[in-house]
Amino acid sequence: MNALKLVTNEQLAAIAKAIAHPARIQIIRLLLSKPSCIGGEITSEVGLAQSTVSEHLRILKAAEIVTGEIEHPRVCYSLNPEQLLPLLDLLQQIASSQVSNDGACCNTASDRMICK
Amino acid sequence: MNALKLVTNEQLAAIAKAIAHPARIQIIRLLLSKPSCIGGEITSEVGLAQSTVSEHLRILKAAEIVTGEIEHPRVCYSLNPEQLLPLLDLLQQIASSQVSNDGACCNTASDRMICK
DNA sequence: TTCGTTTATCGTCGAATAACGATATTGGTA
DNA sequence: TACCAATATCGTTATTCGACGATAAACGAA
Repeated sequence: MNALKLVTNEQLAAIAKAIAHPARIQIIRLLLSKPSCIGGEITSEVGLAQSTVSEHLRILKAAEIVTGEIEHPRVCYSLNPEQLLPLLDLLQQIASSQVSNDGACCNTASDRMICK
Repeated sequence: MNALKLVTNEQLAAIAKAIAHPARIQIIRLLLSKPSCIGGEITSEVGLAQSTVSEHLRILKAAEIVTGEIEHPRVCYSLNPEQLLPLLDLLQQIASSQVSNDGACCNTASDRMICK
């Protein structure tokens, strides 16, 4: 039921990397908070130089986490949630896993051969 | 109900950054696939130099995504799912959001003032 | 056609990342 | 105490990242 196995470590790392910057998280949250897509508001909101914000947007677009539709001088950006699903799957899997080591490591008999 | 607002962009980015590498994804998946914690198996499994893997483990431990319990010469690593919850929250929020732009950008009347 | 506004790209620089081998550290065992 | 195995740290090197200002590109409007 879960397609996670088919996703490579590289792909998952690439998704994580694309969002692994405060400015890009901010952009994502911005797009999440507005029902509409925003044009160059992002630049002023983020507070970095226009070229820097453009570069962050380029990274998000390259990862297909964000899409941009040109509307003459402006560009309307929107989130593309599908692209984040593989990472979401992994995190859900981790969160739902009973890690079975509440402070006690390798205490079950079957694990002894490995860890002790 | 959602503590996401209290999490800074920096914190979310730091979590993403900690897992933003194929080797670290691999380690996480390895820890997820084994009910027990593993010692230096990780090193051989990842296929990089011991010092490199140790560095990746250090990064994961620094981000508190992984914990290590020393067991004599070896160290038993385990996942710490709680640390990933803020990022999971964000991704869930994105996934559940109706992005309301199925190809048509800024077409609702209230958004026109912004995007066109 | 020329102008003005918005976004993208370029070039540069300093800082951070990732990899490695070599070495240090740790702590049980002989 | 001296040794051994596993892990951590150090020092180096090449690459990538992130930021900026300057400039280019796109395109509607005048």
